[in-house]
Order: sequence, then structure tokens, then C-alpha cells
Amino acid sequence: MLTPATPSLVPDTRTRILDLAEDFLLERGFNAFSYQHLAKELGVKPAAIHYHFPSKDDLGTALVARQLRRLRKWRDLPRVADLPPQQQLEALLAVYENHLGHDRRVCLFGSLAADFRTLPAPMQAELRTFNRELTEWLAQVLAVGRATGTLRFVGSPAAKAAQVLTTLAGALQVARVHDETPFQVIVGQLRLELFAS
Amino acid sequence: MLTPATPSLVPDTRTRILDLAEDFLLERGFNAFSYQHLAKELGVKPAAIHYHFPSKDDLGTALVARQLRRLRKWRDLPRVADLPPQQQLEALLAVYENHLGHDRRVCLFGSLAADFRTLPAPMQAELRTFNRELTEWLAQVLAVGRATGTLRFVGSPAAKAAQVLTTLAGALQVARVHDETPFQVIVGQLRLELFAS
DNA sequence: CCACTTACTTACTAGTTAGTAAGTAAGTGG
DNA sequence: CCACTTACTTACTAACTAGTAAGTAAGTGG
Repeated sequence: MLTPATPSLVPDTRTRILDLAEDFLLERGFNAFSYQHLAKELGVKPAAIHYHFPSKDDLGTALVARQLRRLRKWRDLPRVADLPPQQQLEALLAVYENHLGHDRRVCLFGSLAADFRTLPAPMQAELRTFNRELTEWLAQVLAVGRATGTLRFVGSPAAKAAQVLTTLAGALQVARVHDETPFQVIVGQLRLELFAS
Repeated sequence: MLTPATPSLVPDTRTRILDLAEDFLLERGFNAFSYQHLAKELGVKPAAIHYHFPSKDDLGTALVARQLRRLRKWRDLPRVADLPPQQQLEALLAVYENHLGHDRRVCLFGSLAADFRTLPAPMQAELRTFNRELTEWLAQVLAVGRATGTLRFVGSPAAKAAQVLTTLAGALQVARVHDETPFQVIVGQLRLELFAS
């Protein structure tokens, strides 16, 4: 085999394409990079990318599908799934703080929402599923957290989950436009309101 | 004059370009429309648009600058400035609900944040000013509202203002990806938390 | 060892992009 | 009435876009 099943230090080209495309997507937006940009940076020809992902639509869809698989894997990880609710929420906040530390990358949702209507239908569908599953997960976390007295909020868990996730996605966008400060301020406000004192 | 100073039913070409570019920007994103798209829809040649806005950077900057002028005008309008805080907040929510009703358009900030790093520097600067002034205005509204007992929140008015505006921008993006429901849910949650019962 | 697959490169097409230069018709100001 | 300005159109360029077709070197399975 040219591509070993055992993970090596140098990932195969397909993975390197996905990784770089994700970089471009989260840093510049889906309509702001081309196969030429990818090819040049990877040291291959644009046609090599067309070999792995015949069209940019295929590439974009693969990108969102991979992120959805990551979400499901992360959510079901024992070190996440077995945590008490307030620590599950902290783990979620850590993911967004990690984006912030990674050159103020926005999250996948925040990078695709504005261009949503220009995206291929399968990509739109995957993104909807991604957002829905993440919201449902957080709603469950919030419901248990309030029931056990470690988290505090008014209204339904579903509404609060939608609000919190929307705020987090937006906070990364604000961080990009200004600097890290507003993100820290907004997340500080979320902690202040959610964590029962 | 070819272009009367008195506002007519048919705006001049420059204004028609700005209006249509704003449509495209809020519906598809800055990197997803071209001078050809604008020209075709307006029934002019692309060079006519270059005449009014030599480069797309100029057009984009004019777009954000106009929105900043609108914000200042709206904020200082007697029918807004003279309102009690809770009604000023309602007026702000009405602006976002109006975006929702207008084919689920995202707001200017939400449409530019993802592509921010691909934008010309003057456009970035205008967007920063726009977001800063809006946040400062809302912080003041919240401060007065809490002092007079009509609005309720913990933490600083500045932090709460940043959080609320970020949530509103994000809520329009979520509405685009799904439908109007999550927007209504998120704004309902905001009202529930902010308006003193 | 030979047919086949994988992972590319080379070479190309047709369409789109922003942007420019030159021309022009219509109106304006002195 | 004439020089000038405004608001365009026509005609063009150079670069870039996604995408395709054909070729090829290296490895794989029978």
C-alpha cells in the first residue's frame, strides 16, 4: 500500500488536503480559497486535488462530514461523556477557547453560515445536522446540570442551549474582528450567568 | 443635473449599485458576488460600476461606511434616543427581526466576520468602528435600564452588551442555516432574561 | 510476470474575475 | 456656442477559476 493504515507522522495527501482546506475555510471562508491555493501550498498540482475530491463541492462536503464525525466521537468519549454537567460545559468552552488560541479561528458553523446559500446542498444538510446534534447534546447537559443544582438558567434547556452555542460561535467572530478581549468578556459573562454560585 | 438632489422613486445608479451590492452581501457573502452579477441585474455594463467604485474594495468600504452612517442616524433619532431603555432594547430587537423577515438576511457584521481576513483594511476598520459604536450604545442602554429597574442582568453593562449583540448576530446566522424558529427561540430567551418581571 | 489499481502530472478548455483605456452622448456653466 | 463634466459603453487584457482527458510511474494481487 502507498497509504499505510497505521497513522504516520506524515499524513496521506487526502488528509493533508482536508487539513489545509479546513485551515483556509476557518481562516478565510469557503469562497476565498481555490484548488490552486491548496495545490501550491501542498506542493502538488491542482488536478491531484480533483483526483481526491472531484469538485470543490465534494471537498466542502467531506470537510463538514469529518467535523460531524469528530463531534460524535468527542461527545461519546468517556472523558467527556462521563463528566458531571458543569465540567462537560467547561469542556465545550475549552473547545472554543482552543479555536481562539489557534490564530483566532472561527468555528465551522461561524465560517459557513454567511455563505450558506452559496454552498452545495449536501454541505448544507451536513451543517444542519452538525448544529442540531451539538445543540441537542448541550440541551441535555444543561437539563441535567440544572436538575442537579450545578447549573443555573431560566427557560427551557433547548432554548438556553441554542442561545449559548450561538453566542459562542458569534464570540469567535467578534474576536476575529477585534481581538481576544471581547471573546473573554463574553465567555466570562456566560460563566457568570450559568455556573451556580 | 442628471441626478436630481430631490429623492425620486428611481434612485441614481450609484445608490442602486450600493443597494444591490448590499443585497448580495447579506444574502451570499462578500466573496460570492462579482461586478458582472451586479451589472447584469442592474442592466448596465461592469465598467459602469467601476466608474462609480473603481475597485471592489472601494465598493465594500462604501457599503460598510453607509451602514455606520445609518447606525449613527438611527441611534440619534428622537423616536429612538428619547425612548426608555427597555423600549430602546425592543427597537434594537425589531431591527434584527426585520432582517429575519427580509428573507432571513444576516446582519452586516455576521456576513463579514467569517471573510474578515480577506477584506481590504479600510473595510475592516469601518466594521470595527461599527461594532464598537453599537456595543457602546447598547451598554449605555443596559446601564440605564438596570439603574431604573426595567432591565435585569448580572455583570457589567459592557460585557452584557457584547454578549447580547453577539447572540443577535449569531441568531440570524442560525436562522439562515435552519429556519426562523431558532431565532425566535433565542430572542425569546434573551427577553426572558433581560426584561424585569 | 502481467493485468490492474492508485496516485498522481501534463496539458488543456471554457468561463469568470477585476480592472483599464478609449470613445461617446447628454447635459452644464460661462 | 464651446469647453468641460458626468455617466456611461465598447473593447480589451492578464490572471484566475473549476474541471477534464490523457499519460505515467509505482506498487498490488493472482
